[in-house]
Amino acid sequence: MAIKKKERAVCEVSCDHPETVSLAKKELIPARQAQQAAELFKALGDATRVKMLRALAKRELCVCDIAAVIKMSQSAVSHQLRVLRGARLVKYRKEGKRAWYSINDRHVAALLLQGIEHVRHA
Amino acid sequence: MAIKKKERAVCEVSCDHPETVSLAKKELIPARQAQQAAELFKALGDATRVKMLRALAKRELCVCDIAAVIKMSQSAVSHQLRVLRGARLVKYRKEGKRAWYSINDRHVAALLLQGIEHVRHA
DNA sequence: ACTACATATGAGCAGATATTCATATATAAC
DNA sequence: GTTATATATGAATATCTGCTCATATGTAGT
Repeated sequence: MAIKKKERAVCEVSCDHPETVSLAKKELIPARQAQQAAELFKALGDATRVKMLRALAKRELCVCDIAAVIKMSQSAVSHQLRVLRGARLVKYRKEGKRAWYSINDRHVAALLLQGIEHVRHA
Repeated sequence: MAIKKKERAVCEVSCDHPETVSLAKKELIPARQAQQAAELFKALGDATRVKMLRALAKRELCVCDIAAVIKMSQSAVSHQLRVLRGARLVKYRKEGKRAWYSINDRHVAALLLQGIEHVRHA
C-alpha cells in the first residue's frame, strides 16, 4: 500500500508499454539540459524581445535607439535587455554614456531567424 | 505641450541617431510576426515541454507513456500537450482509448534540437 | 561642484503560467 | 447498462512576467 501510494504520486495511470517507456527513459534529455534549453527559448518567447533581437541581428544599436525603433520606454527596453543579457543572447560595449548592444553570435541569430521563418510559412 | 507629452509617452529619451533609427524602423519585424514567433518560442520555453518534445521527436508515445517517461501526472502532461497542440508543435491520432502523440514536423524538431545543442556547447 | 543626459534597477501591480485536484468525456469489456 | 480505463478539462492556487514609475548610477560638459 505504501508502494502503491508512492507510484500514484509519480504516475497514476498504468497503461505503460514497458519496452517503449524504458527506451524513452534511457534517451530522456537530462533535466539540467532541458532546463537550460527552456530558459533559452523562454528568453526568445516574448514579442518585445523578438523585435529587439531581430533589430539587433541587423545592426548594433544603443538603448535609446532600440526604444525609438520598437516604440517602448527606455525602462522597459532596459529591463528586457537584462533578460537577453542573462540568456547570453546579446552582448554590449559601453562608449561614454552609451551602451551599444548587438546579437551575441550567429547561432543565436540563426535560431531566431529559423523561428521567424517557421511562423512565416505556417 | 500636448505634443511633448505624447512624445514622452512613446520614448522619453532623445539620443536618437536618425538615419540608423529610420533604417531599423523600416526593417522592423511586423508586430504580428513577432507575436507569432514569440508564441512559438514560448511554447518551447518550459522544461517539462522540452522533455516531452525531445521524447516525441524520437518516437510516437501515448499520454500515459509520456507521463511515465518524464515522471509527471497524467493531468499535467495532458495540459502541456494542449499547449503544444495549440502551437502546432505536436500532432496526434486517436486509437481506441489511446491518443498517440508525435512531433509535428522536422522543422519543429530541428528548432528544438538546435536550441538544445546551443546550450550543450555553452 | 553642478547640470544634463544615457542607462540600470527596485518596488509595485496586473496579467499570465504550471501544477494539483476533482470531474467530465469517451471508448472498451463484461 | 455497468464498470474500468485513457484522456481532457475546469477551478483554484502559487509563482512568474512585463510593464510603469520613481530613482540610482555613471559619464560628459560647463
